[in-house]
Amino acid sequence: MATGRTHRPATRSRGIPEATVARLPLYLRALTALSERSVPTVSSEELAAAAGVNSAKLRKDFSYLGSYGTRGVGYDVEYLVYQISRELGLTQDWPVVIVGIGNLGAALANYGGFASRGFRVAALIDADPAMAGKPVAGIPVQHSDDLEKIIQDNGVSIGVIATPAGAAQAVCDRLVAAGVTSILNFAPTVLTVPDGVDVRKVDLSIELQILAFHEQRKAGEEAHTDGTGPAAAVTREGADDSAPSADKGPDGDVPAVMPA
Amino acid sequence: MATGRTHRPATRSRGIPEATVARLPLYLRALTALSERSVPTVSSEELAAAAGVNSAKLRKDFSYLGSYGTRGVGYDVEYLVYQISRELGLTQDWPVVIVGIGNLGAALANYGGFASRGFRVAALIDADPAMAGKPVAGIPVQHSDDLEKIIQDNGVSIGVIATPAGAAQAVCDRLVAAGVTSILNFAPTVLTVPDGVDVRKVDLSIELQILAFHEQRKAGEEAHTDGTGPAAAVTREGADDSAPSADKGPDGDVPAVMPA
DNA sequence: TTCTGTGAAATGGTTCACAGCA
DNA sequence: TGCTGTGAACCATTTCACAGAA
Repeated sequence: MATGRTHRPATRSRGIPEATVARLPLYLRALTALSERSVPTVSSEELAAAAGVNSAKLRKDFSYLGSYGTRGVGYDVEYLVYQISRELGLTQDWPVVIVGIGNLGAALANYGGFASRGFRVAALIDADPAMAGKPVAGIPVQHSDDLEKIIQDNGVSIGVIATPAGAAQAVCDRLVAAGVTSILNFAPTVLTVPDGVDVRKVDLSIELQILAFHEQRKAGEEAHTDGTGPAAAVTREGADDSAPSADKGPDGDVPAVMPA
Repeated sequence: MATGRTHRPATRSRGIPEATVARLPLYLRALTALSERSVPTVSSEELAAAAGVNSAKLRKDFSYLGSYGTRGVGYDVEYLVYQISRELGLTQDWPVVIVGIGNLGAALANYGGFASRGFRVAALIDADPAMAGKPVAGIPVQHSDDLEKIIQDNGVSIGVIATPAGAAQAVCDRLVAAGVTSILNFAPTVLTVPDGVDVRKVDLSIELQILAFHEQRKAGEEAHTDGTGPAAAVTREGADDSAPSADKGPDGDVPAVMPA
């Protein structure tokens, strides 16, 4: 399919670059910390340091949102918190469901970061009948038979998948059919979704493998380095990838085996 | 770009693009699944579909590793599994420590994906004395007083931080001082590390906020889509984003607020 | 003066399209 | 003939450097 999509630049809209969107939560967190300390204003330099980026990038990012700063002074913390929150859609409340209440699902349910910013765990869902009714993080687990009803009753549009890999696609399909249009996937599988549905994945094993790559390189490098500092340090902390994607995926299970 | 002749062949294979490195684990997973099904060869088209990318990207990615394919045929699955594993440094065993054995740390310790691919949980560390000695995922938790000794005794170079945000930087500092050079950070904090230390972060709350941004945009968009027709949805495939939105005048203020 | 906002250049990454080998 | 490997075009993001507001 898709033998070359019709490339249409379309409207010159106020499209905020994806890379910028990915950093807004970082700025927001730093700003919230400042706000709690009652700091009234910050410079791009200070805020950038707190968020772990450089100041040019931060200013460029903010320029996509508008002109919220004051030259010679900096940014008003409270005002910026509000503007970024609004831009990210956090001024409204997002009910989310977590599917798969194993170790990870329970950890997610207990994670304070969810509730702290516009997100509310509307329901916990698991396929195990023995789990039904048991409270996790104060919320009773519901059986997956009722998934569709739960989604609709709560007006849920964001779903978190924390099931084993083998169950993820089926859960995903049901979530989407029930109206969910954004999915955060923790299962190590490529999910296939229809157009208009957004998927982001978090994959522990992939992150570790990327670290291993760099680690191995370091080990090979330390042969000709004197004491005056490593030649090519890869210190990156703000950078990020995580490209949501979805395509075909005949893949179903990933029992993973060690290649020897 | 007209003047762009800064093309630096530089150090040949030393320069695998970061974006490519980030996709290698994806290919590896797809290949492993094929290998288990005893599939002998794959085309770039098939493998790309299984990994959720397009074939041109995959071929380009592989071209950075070398010429491992056969024209007119495809790639030998086993051979490619080995080559990618080697490139990622997975032919050796990486002992990792997990610091902070709360809900999340326990989930990580139990996560099969760790052990399955060259990684071995060498130790679990927590600051709570009450945890010491208690087995999690079959591994006894050790007290953080012994952190340095544990790192050194096990030759650990990769550390996972799953502590509360407030403790993360201190833990990070101790890990680095003890010799850890790669860190996977689950705490919602920006970590500061010296040159030569690699940090990757996984932040649930940030991922959700990015989803919320797109979700909000979808909500504002739905006007003529009623479920039929290939209307210009917010479909994303890799990094394609071009959703129209309200524009703003030059140097003007931002559009109105949308209270909900 | 200080610090934001932003064109323009540089860099990095993706897609195209096709030469060339099995 | 079929599919890989890859220069070159294209697009996105980052960085530079400085004009201009407070």
